Amino acid sequence: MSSAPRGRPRDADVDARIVLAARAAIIDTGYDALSVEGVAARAGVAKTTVYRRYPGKAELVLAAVASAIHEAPVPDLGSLRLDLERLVDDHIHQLQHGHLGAMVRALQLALAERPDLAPLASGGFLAERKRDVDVVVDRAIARGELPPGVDREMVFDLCFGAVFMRGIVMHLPIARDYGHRLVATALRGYGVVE
Amino acid sequence: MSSAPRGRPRDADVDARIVLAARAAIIDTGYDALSVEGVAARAGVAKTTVYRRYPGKAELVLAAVASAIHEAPVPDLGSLRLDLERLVDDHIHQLQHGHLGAMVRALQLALAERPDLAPLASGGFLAERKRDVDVVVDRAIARGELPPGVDREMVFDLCFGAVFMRGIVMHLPIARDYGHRLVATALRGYGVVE
Amino acid sequence: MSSAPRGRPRDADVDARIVLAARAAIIDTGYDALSVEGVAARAGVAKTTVYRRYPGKAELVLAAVASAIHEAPVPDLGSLRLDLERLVDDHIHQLQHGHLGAMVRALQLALAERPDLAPLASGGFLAERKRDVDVVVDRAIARGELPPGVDREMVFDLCFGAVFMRGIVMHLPIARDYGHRLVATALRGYGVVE
Amino acid sequence: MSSAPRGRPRDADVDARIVLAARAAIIDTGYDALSVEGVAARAGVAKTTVYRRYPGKAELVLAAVASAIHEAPVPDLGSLRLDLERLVDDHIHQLQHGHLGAMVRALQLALAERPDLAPLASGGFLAERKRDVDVVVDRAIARGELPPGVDREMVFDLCFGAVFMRGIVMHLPIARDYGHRLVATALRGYGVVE
DNA sequence: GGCTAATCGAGACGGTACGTCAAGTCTTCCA
DNA sequence: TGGAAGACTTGACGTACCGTCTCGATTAGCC
Repeated sequence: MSSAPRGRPRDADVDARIVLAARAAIIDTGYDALSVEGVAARAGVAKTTVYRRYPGKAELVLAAVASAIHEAPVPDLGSLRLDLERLVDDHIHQLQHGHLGAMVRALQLALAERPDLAPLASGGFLAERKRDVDVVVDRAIARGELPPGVDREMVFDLCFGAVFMRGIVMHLPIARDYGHRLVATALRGYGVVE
Repeated sequence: MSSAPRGRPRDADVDARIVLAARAAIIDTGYDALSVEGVAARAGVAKTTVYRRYPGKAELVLAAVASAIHEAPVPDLGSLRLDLERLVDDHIHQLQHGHLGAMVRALQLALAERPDLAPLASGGFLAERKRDVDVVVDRAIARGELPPGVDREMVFDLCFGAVFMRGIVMHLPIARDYGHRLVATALRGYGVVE
Repeated sequence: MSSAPRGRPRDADVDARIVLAARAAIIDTGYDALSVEGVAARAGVAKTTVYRRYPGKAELVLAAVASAIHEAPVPDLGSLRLDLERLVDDHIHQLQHGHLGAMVRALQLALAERPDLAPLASGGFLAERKRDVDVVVDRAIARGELPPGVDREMVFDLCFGAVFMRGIVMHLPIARDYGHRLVATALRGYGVVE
Repeated sequence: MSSAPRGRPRDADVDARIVLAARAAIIDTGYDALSVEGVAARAGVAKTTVYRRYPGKAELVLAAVASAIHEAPVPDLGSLRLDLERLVDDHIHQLQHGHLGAMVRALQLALAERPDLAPLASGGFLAERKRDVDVVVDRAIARGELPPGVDREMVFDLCFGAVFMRGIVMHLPIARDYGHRLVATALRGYGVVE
């Protein structure tokens, strides 16, 4: 089907080193201070070798961010409230104490430069969270906690949108109980029966 | 107290031309493609003259974005639902059809580069919207639509956060009825009495 | 002595295509703009295949120039003057209107990069001209036009050196009667008896 | 007449350092191995500072070669033969033992890349030698050594052309008595009366 | 009215990174 | 083994801005 692979095949180890170097660079220098030149050096690889794989900085960063997604088990704590609280709190925690903040910020900047790559990015970590939310929502409906006709898009958007705005867009601090208050308000909005 | 201004005073016209040029640059080239050098040229001003006013690109952009805030009358349509719908819909409209999208994106990027400037930015257009929301919330409490102990921070965060996430962070399209659905869900969350 | 040829024999057609491609490249792009990569592409051959035959660009070009030498009959017009005029005029003509100019220039550049290859090149087209001159000089001596003790090296150097300097080194124009004036002066220098 | 000098004036010391660095580079690495980047580094100057002065490598080298011309007193030894011998011998000596060889070779290469710069170069050291020759020729005519109608262009071309061909184009050795034999033959060609 | 001081335009300067090109070597598959 | 394809390292290309600097020419207030 696809043509036979001709010529010297790409070195998988090189692939890995580039992505790792990019990730490290994002975490400790940020998107703007990151340069293709620097990533290449950090990866111990020639600049051209990076450009052969990624047309530019934006694509490189997108790939690095995508590679940083780590699977987390979807919580199943018995009630929608507990599940959502767990998801939101984890998210806030990773934004503030893990590397997720740096990654999301980098993603944003890359998309700001290259809006055309947005579809490529949507399939990434955001979709992951959306899927998690969908799972816990389905279980809640099955348990009768949520009315079947609930506006599913909103469940995700309300809970995560507010966190994004404060944490990412506006660089505002997020209080310790913020997640719980957020979920409490949103649940009432969905008409949760408890 | 402050010493008398010695030497040649700054040219106010130059101030204006720089900010206008920066705004125009943000709108039609975006933050990353914007250069201090380019803004200076566009303003018909020497590079030094820009640097004398703003230490760098981030500060220049922040000033330009701040200058783009336009006062809008706070809606007073008789019910919290109508007022919030108006605020949210206006916001969505400006994000998608006006220059607000470009401005917010630029703001974001400037803050991503220079998180230390965040407080400086919070006083800007975001605070403006927050104040608008507070006004309509106060009226709703006075009318008895909202319980007095409502989580006020959430009113703003829920309604605008979701819009930010979709429109700015993720570059996703926003459906025509999105604002109404958003407000409907949120209002239930606040325990609105209708 | 030499080991029996093992493995797949070299393709003679490939040899030819490479040299032709190199010659074409010299003529229409010049030495500096010529790249091994480009020659390989032009010849429809892999870069490796070129490198297997020639260690580098200089050697490739030398081979191409050498292959461009074309045998011309030595003139025999009855007098040294006429013979030399013919040789010099032909040379000037080829330098200016044929591809010889490009070839000599490429040769020069290759030697400038790799002076160690000079002996390899001397055996080339220069020797060819030198031999031509020697033939007409011998005939002139036999005819009694030239004294037997004439400084033979000078015959060639004077007539061709001046042309080289103007045409190749200095890129100066060469007047139509330049060759005749040159030969006239030189002949007197040799003590020609007419 | 000329417009007033605006902006910060160029640093003359920088001018000098660049030219000196280029000259040094020509002498010890040759034209091809010379890079604008390297010259900038050697001069302790930013790459852009070089490019601000010279559009490219060819122009830089031309300027460096031009700056290497050193005034030498025109010989006046009493006879055309002695004067020409002195000029030619000096030239040969500088080609072989001084830096002139490297300079001329670099000049050649620069012109091969950029033939359009030829006029710019002709004004250089070549013109200098031509002028020297003209001076000694004038004196010879005044003394009655040369007929007034001598082909002046040939005096220079014959004597120096042969040297160029052997020394520069063909990288051939030049015998110790080569200059004398050359001048002897040429002088007869000019119809010198002794 | 001259002095002092800052503004403004212009552009040089040392840097950093850009994205591209070619050099020459190496690795893999196919014939 | 020869040949085609292409990955890989290396190094330079010429360009764009960065933020700092040094000029000359204005343009004020103050003595």
